[in-house]
Amino acid sequence: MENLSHKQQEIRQRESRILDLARPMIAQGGVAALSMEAIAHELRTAKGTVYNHFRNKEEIVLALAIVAVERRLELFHQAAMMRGRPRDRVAAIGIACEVYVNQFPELFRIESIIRHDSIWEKTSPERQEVLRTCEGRCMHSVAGVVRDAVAGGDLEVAGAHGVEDIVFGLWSLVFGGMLLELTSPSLADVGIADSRQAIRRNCNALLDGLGWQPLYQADAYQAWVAHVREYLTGRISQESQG
Amino acid sequence: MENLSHKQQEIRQRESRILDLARPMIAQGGVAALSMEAIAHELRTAKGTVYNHFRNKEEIVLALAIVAVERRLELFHQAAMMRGRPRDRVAAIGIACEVYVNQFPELFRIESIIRHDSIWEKTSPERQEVLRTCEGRCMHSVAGVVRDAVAGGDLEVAGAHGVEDIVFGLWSLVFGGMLLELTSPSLADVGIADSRQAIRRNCNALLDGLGWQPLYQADAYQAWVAHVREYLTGRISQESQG
DNA sequence: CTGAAAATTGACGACTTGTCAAAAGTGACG
DNA sequence: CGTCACTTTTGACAAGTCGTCAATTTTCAG
Repeated sequence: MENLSHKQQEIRQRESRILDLARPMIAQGGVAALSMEAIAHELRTAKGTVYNHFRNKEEIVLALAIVAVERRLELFHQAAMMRGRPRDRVAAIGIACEVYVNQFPELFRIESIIRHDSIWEKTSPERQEVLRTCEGRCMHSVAGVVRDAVAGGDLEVAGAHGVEDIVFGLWSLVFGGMLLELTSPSLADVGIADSRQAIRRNCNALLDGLGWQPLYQADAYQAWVAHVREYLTGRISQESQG
Repeated sequence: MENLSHKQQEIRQRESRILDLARPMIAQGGVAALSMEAIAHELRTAKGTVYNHFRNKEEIVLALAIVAVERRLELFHQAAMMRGRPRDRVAAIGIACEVYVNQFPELFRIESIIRHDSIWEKTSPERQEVLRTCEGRCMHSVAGVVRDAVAGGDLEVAGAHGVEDIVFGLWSLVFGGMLLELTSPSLADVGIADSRQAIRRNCNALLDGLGWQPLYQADAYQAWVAHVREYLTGRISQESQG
């Protein structure tokens, strides 16, 4: 019969079910709220079985982080492949970040948890490697657009400010900004009403400062943002249905 | 006698001793490595006594975060008060960030821990308020310099891009960049050799993009950085001696 | 049907955090 | 000096967690 297949399948399914169970737990209260016992209980299985899939609590977090970066990567790719001048395409990736955080806030949170403290150290090198390459591909995606800009003459990489530094700058700005938005209790008190808009504006200022042509143009940018956002969210809902 | 004073003093001293003991623990392995029992043991005291000072593990983290932001604020103030054009003074604050992270890496780490997950929620509103105002003062410090720039005609705050948004941008860029430097395992793999330099360059690009006069000028900037760094580190070593 | 290999189980050890009644210490006042 | 209210300290305790592992059950090829 399909007994072999049956058992194997059950095991494989369990793996993703564990992840599905873990996700909201972490989203709610961080790693501390992720309870192996609770997972085992909800799975109607013994604790040992869960440990059979993941050596660690931390390993689960890492596995989820990988899911997160995969999702992010998908969106990045779609954004980077849109038709337009390079500057439009970086902008699109920025919007992809926004869409990502809107659509999967828990995953964004998990991404920032995995970076932290002691969690990373307790995970297996193999899985670490997976995340690393996934992250690398994300940056590569952005770097490609930057290189296109250079190739097309829209941008000059001056002196020691290389392509990677620019990617790093955008990454810092967007990641930092969104992290602050997520975790800073005092943002509103300080006068940042719409942090997303602020991030977008600052990204444009950064690109302008680098001399990336064509420089920021409010109207065109607004229209483009709307277009990209619709395109990307459309794609998402399509996929989650399929 | 001074018996009353004696007891009171002992208690107050214990409070800071607890913090001193907690600091390296957290630095080493995050909140998980912070053990109330270990602290009590090292203090040669019962657990209950420690709980007499801090309701929570988390409360200790928050207390340390406040220390952290206070240190940061000191440096910001000194940097912001340096003599020079506003653009030089923002740059100085950027350097202050670097000095801060170099000098107190554990505190920077703690700052980013307190933001996280469930920790914040478990702390008392009173202490939360303290941190919030402290953070607010930091931003105020930067905002002051930006306003000076506007007042002096070096910078125009165009349209909806207000003073606060600029502060937020710099904050994102520096905070995000340093967090990535601290926690991203793949930075070197991706071609970011000197992340600090990258951050500085990106900050300058951002300011240039905002049209903040005088625009970036490599030589002058380098010299200024060296000067500020020396000034601030001198101040620090002075204080820790006194 | 059989028997080796794989998966599952759950009691267990070791360790936490946070509580709380009881014990010890403190100091003002007669 | 004695007493007595008040504060501080104590450490056993309840409740909970993680991760292990010998024993048990399940699987499945031959």
